[in-house]
Amino acid sequence: MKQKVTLKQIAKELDVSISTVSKALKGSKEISEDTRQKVKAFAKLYNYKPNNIALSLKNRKTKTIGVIIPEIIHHFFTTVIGGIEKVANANGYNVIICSSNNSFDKEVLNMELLASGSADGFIISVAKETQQKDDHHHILETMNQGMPVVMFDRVIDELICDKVIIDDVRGGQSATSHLLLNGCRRVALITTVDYISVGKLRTKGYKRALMAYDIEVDDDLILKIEDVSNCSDSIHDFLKDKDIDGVFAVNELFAVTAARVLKNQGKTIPEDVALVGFTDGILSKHFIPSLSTVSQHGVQMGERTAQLLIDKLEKNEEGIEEYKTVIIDTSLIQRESTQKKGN
Amino acid sequence: MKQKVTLKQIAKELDVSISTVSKALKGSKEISEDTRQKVKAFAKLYNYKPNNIALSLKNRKTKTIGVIIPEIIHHFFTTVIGGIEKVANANGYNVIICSSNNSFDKEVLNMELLASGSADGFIISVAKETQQKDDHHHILETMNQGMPVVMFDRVIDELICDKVIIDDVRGGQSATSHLLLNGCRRVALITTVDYISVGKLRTKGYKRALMAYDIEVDDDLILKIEDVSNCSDSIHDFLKDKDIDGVFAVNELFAVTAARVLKNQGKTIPEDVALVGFTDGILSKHFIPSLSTVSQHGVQMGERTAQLLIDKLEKNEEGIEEYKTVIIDTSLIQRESTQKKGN
DNA sequence: TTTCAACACGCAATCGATTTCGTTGCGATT
DNA sequence: AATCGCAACGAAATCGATTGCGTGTTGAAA
Repeated sequence: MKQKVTLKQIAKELDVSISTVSKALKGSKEISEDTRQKVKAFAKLYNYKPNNIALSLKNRKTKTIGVIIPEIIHHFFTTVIGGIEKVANANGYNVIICSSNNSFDKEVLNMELLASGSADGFIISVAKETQQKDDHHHILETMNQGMPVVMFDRVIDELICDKVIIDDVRGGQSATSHLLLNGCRRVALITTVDYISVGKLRTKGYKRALMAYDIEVDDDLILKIEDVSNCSDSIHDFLKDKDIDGVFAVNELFAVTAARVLKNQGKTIPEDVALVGFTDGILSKHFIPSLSTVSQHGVQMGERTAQLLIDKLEKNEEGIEEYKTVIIDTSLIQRESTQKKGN
Repeated sequence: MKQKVTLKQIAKELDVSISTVSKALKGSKEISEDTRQKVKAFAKLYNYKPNNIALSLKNRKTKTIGVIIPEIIHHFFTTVIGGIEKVANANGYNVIICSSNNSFDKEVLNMELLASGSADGFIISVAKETQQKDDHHHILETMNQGMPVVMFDRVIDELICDKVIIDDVRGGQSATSHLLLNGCRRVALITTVDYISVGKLRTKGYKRALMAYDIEVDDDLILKIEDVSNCSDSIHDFLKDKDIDGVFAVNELFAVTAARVLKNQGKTIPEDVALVGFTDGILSKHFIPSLSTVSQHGVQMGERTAQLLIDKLEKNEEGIEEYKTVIIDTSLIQRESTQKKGN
């Protein structure tokens, strides 16, 4: 078991100084061609790799990006991560991913951990609990220490920093409009409680779409789900005996659960009830019938997010402190769940 | 923007030495009660946090675990990560996740990166390409440098290290037996090409189950899919006009794709054809009909894996070099896809 | 022979924190 | 008065790598 080889050891073996070794490896012309070759050969032989920790300490930068997301078991977030990694790696950064598990405390812990030397900047989508408590001192503190932060998807309006979001209102509106356009007139909405920002916004879009069609919003057709873990019961009770011809669900889980409930009630999709979801994940794609949905373009979102952060990290001087909010276009993906046969 | 405060700055402000500050903060009784209080108060005020990088350099350990997985957009791996994080955090470790995107080169890069100071040990499930090339010098080198490595799921037999796997053969066997037990006699298998270890093993289990029932293996009923991205066509061609009453698919994607193809062919599940998948992900759970499947208990797998690694990391001396292979039980989850109505 | 570049290399500071081993100063003991 | 012991603190090495600057050696020019 040969331990990691350091400059010091190479120096001793070759009977030169540490500085000479370092310079030789970097190809400095300060060192004679002869010595340079010798050192390089030796380093190759022993598979020398500079110690990242030491480099980070010296350079005061780690070349890594910290990513904190609410849950890693979530297709949308993983696609975003894909985009982040793509851009990060292309720019010589690597990525540390931490999940907060939707816990406020763990989010704070993760930030402190990464902030104390492990990352140069942050990409974060806040935990459910954080949105609920509306407490974001930890993010503010991190920013005050001079670390750039970019938020995505679940952002906090009060914080002044770069953000990448989708236009959830328009997404919700276009989903609902799509149903209306397909002839639906009694469209139910299955959404989250209001403190989840994206749920609230998509709900807003739903209402706008109805208004644009001069249809009055009927609160009896709106279900706000508190406890996601047994949303099935809520949806079952909600849809029971309800006279509807369309459903807009603000996420995949609600959508497929609604589909199942409808089927149990003897309704067929899309003939009796058309259905639109949100987030273009594997569920929507593979479900039978496949689900029309609003795509958030997660990969693109990740790419833009990472690029914003890297721009901030690499702008040499404090420059102009300007913060952007990038809005990623959503697009409606039409699939079987809104496609009446013969259409 | 107050920059991060260091020991040095505190020392200067309080007009004491760096060592005094350090000792005071650690509550050393070498320092007078008076000074201790002063330093602590000051540190609290300025929100001092020791720099992790410096600590890592000094202690020659980072207290972080590097995890390398083939793809992060994969429900099974994310559940494993959940288990890893749980155990790691409970033991004061944090977790860095890198995805190799099933690329051999990226896997090597990631390892080198993390090995050069960023992590104390590794948890890895190798990329598809790595299995195909059967090249694992990078893992061997890392181990030779004294870094503990634990492999899970997609392991490499030749490497001597801790491993956590499931018994894929038995999993495949029990899935197939379940179909046979439910009366199926012509069971098709949809699997991967042979160099994917888990596919090969599950295939073996399939054959064993048939043999136990004295049914001859019919190669016409076995489909080995090379190109996952358009498995739909392959499966379509494969199932066309085939006289079968059961299908065992070695992963979720193959299972739902088969379900769709069967439906297009006018067959119903489970009445005409029963279906069993592998991996208990969201697809299996939410599909209609919900899919019977073999659960790999990803969380538990992650927990065991992390525990093995931490044990290796914390055993003080080189001790006994012994390596375990832990086999996680699989369990068959029965759902609608094998449950004939009225059963 | 003297002088002066140029060359090739080493010293030492630095990043931030820890820790061992001194080194003060002061009261107490003999 | 000399010595001892203890309390309280500082200097410096250390982890691994980088880099500006100083220095010794050499050859060649004057």
